Amino acid sequence: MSGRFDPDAADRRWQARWEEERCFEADSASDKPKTYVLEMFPYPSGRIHMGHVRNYTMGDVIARYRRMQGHEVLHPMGWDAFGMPAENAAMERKVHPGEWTLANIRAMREQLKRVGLALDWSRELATCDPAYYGHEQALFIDLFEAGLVYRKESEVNWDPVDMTVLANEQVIDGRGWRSGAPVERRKLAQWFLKITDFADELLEGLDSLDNWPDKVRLMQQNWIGKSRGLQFRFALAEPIEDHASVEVFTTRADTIFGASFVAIAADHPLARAVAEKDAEAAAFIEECRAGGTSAAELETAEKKGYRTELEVIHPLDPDWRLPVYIANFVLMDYGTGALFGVPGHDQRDYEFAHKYDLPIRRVMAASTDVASEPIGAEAESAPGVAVNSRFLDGLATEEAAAEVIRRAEEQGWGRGTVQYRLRDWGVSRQRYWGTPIPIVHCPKCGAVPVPRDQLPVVLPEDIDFDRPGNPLDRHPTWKHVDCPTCGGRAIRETDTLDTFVDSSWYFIRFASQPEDRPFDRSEAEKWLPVGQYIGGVEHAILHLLYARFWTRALEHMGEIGITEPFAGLFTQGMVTHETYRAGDGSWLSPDEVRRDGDDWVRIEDGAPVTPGSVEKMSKSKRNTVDPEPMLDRYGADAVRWFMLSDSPPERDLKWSEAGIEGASRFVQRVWRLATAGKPADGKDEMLERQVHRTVAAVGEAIEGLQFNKAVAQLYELTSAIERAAPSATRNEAVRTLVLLIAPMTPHLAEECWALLGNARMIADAGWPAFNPALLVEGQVTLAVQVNGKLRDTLTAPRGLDRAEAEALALASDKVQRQLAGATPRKVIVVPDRLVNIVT
RNA sequence: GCGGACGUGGCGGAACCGGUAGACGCUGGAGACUUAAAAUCUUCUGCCCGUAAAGGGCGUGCGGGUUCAAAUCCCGCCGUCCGCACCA
Repeated sequence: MSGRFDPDAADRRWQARWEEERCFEADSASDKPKTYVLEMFPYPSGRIHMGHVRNYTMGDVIARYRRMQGHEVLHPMGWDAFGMPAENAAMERKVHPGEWTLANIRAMREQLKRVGLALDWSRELATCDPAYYGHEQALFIDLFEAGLVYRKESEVNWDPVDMTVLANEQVIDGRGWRSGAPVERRKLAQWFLKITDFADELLEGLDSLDNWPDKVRLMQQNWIGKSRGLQFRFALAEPIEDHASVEVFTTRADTIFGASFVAIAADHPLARAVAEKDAEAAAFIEECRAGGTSAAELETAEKKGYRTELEVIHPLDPDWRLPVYIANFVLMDYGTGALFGVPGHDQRDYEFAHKYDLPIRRVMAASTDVASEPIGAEAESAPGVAVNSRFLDGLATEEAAAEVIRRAEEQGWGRGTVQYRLRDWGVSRQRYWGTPIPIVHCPKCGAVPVPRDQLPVVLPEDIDFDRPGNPLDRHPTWKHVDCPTCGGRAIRETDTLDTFVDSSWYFIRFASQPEDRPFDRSEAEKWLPVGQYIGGVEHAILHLLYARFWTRALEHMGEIGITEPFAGLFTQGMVTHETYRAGDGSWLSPDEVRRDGDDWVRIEDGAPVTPGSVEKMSKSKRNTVDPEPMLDRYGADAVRWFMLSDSPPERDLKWSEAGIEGASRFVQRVWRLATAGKPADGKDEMLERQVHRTVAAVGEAIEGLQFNKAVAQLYELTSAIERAAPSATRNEAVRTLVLLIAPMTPHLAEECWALLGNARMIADAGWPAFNPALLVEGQVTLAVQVNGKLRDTLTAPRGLDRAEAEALALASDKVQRQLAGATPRKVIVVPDRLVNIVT
C-alpha cells in the first residue's frame, strides 16, 4: 500500500466499521470511569454549516481522547427541532412544518455522519417527536403542581396589520417584517416559570462552576443582577381613587435628598388611574406603546415623560413635594415600576431633568469641601460622601445608604430589600410548531393540567398557514375539549412552549430514555452532570441559565440528584469568511469573484467588486461554505484538522481555501510517514525526547481545549520525524504520532494503524504514556540582557547558580562590548532563563 | 442605552505565573527534482539603516504609568465583535 491517502475510501471504510461494531454506543453498565461530552444540539435548518462542523469536531476530539484514556464516553446527538423557521417554510413553500423538519433532519444526519463523529446515534432524539415533547409536558405539569408555573399579563410585539404576535427578530426598525406596519406593545395573558425563586441559588451556584469561562459566569451574574437597596412608599399629596402612595425601589438611598421627581412606568396602575381622568396622559401612555418590547429598543428610545398633576411627599420632609411623571424609560418589570429621580448623580435622570427643567442638586461629592460646587455637564455617579443631605452629611455613600434604610425601618416607612434584574421566564408562544402547553381552560375549574394518562397532547396535523397567526387557535376542533375535572365544555391552551424549554432538559433525556417517563433517575445520574459542554457564546445567558434553572427545579421536586447540569463549559467562536459586494451593493459569493491585480472582479462579467470585511458565515451575506463539497474534495480528516488548526477555539476561525489545502497536505504527510516505514535499529535520543514532550503537550492541550496548540505540536513532531534518520525510535515515533492524531483525524489514524500491523481499531487503543524524566533538557538557553535589552543568548547546563550564570554572562563578548568598561550596578538572574545586567 | 469580550508580521496565531516577541501554519521569494506541470524536498521571509555579512535601531491598536525587565500589571482613549429575555 502506498501512493496518496484516499480519504474517500478511508472515510467510508471506517465509518462503516465503527457503526458495525457499535463502537461509540455508551454502556451505562460499564465500570469504567464515565464521561459525558455534549455539544449544543443543532436546529435542523436544512444543511449543516461550518459552525456545526467546528463545534462537533471539538467535542469529538474530547470524546475520542477520553475513550483512549479508558473512559466510557456518552457522546450523543439530537435535534432542537421546534421553532419559527419551520413555520416560515410552511408559509413560503406550502410544506408542513413537520415534514420540512424531518426532511432536514434526514439530510443533516447524513451530512454529520460524513464528518466521522464518535457519536452514539442509538440515543438520537428530536424535540418535535411526541415521544420527546410528551415527557416535556409531564415535566411542565410537575412544575405546575409544584407551584413553579403561573399565569400573568405580559407585553408582546403586536403587528396591527397581520394581527399577529411577532418575535423580536421579526421587528425590524420598529416595524413588522412582513407587513411593514409600526409595531405596538400589547398585553397578553401568558404562562411563566418562577425562575426568580431560584435567583439566589443560580447566582451562588456560579461559584461552583470552576470549569466555566469567567466571562460567562460574569454575564450570568450581571443578568441575575442582585442588588440591595431601599424599598418605600411615597405618599401622594392628594390620593386618587384607590391610590394613596407610590412604591419605589432604589439602590442609592444615600441620594434621597437629591430627589427631583418620581417617575412611573406607562403601564403602572397609577398611570392608568391618572389616564382615566386625563386625556393627555392617556394619549402619552398610548404613545409609549409604540415600538417593540426588546430592551435594546426601549433603552435607546428617546427619554420622554408626561407630568401628571400628582405630587408626592418626601418621606423625610413632610413639606417637600415632588412631581410625578409617567416616563417611557421606567420598566414595569423591574423593581416596583416606579423610581425617584436624582439628576445630580444618575445620568439618565440628569438628561430627564434637563429636558423637563427639574432641579439638579448635589448631594454627594468627593469631599465635604466641595459641597457647594454645582453639578457640571454630566451626572456624578461615583461614590463619595453625602453633602447637602441634612443628617447624612459627611457619611460615605455606603454608610449614608445604610443610615437611610435604618431610619426608614425604624420609622416604618420603608425597608431594606434585595432586588433582582432577573425576570420570570415567559414560556407562552402564540405559534404552532412547538410543544403544546398541556393545560385546559375550564370556565368553572380554571386552568386544569391535562391528566398524565392523556399525554402527550399531540399537535394536530391538519393545519393551514394561509394566514398569519397561530393555526392552533383557529383550528376547527383541536382546542375544544371537555374539562378533565368537571367534564364540561372547555378550551385547550393553544399557546406552545418556548423552544428554550425543549433544550432545558434534553441532556437528561440523552442520558436516560425510558418510554414511560421523562428519564430514569439513577440511570441519568450515572452520566450527569455533563463533563464538557460545548457551544456558541451566544447561548452564554439564556439557554444556559434556563437549563440550570430547570435542573434545579427538578432537584427541588426530588426528581434528580444534581443541581448543575454542565460541570464544564466551553464557548467556541464562529466560522467566518470573506465577503464581497457588487457595484449595486448586492452580496457576491467568494466563488463568484477573482483577483485581478490589486482589484477584485466578478468572474462572470469582469465587473468590479468591493471586498468587504471578514464576517460570520451567513446566507444573507452569501459567504457560507457548504461543508459537504469540502468533505467530498478533501475528506473528513482534512476538514476536521483545519477546524482545529490556527485559531484558538474560543475565537473566530476564518475559512480559507489555503487553510484547507494545508490541512490536506498534512494528512498526506502523515500517510507518507506511515507507508514509508522500514524495519530499523538504533536509538535516536533527540527524537525520543521530542516524542515524549509532544505526548505530554498534546494531552495537556486537548484537556485545556487548546486544539490549535495541539496541532502546532503535532506539526513539529511530524517535521522532526521526517528529518530523522531511520531508527527503531523513529518507527516508534510514527506509531505514537498516529495515536496522537487519532482524536483529530480518526480515519487517517485508523488506516495508518491497520497498516502498521494492528489488528484492533485505534478507536479502542490506549493513549500513549510519556516519561516525565525525558521532558527536561540538560541544556538551557540563557538570555543575556544589558539594561533590559537582549544582547546575547548562551547555551548552558541546566541548574547553574546565580554566580555561575552571572560569570558566564559577563564573559560574553557582546556583553562586554555593550558595557564598554562600565561596572554593572546590579545583576538580575532568573535561573535557567535570563541574566539582566544593569549599569 | 446596559452587560461581556477582543486588538501581536502580508494573514491565522504562539509566548507557562512580568523574563529571548513572532513557535506552528498560510502566503510570498529563491533553488532542487521534472521534457514540462502537479506533487514533493531545501532555504529565506516583522519593519528600517547597512551591497551582503557583522552590527544597530524600531516594533504587540493609541497615549501615559509601575518595574532591572511589560504583548502580559495599572490609568485614560480608539476600534471591532457578541448578548439584551419571543432567533436558535
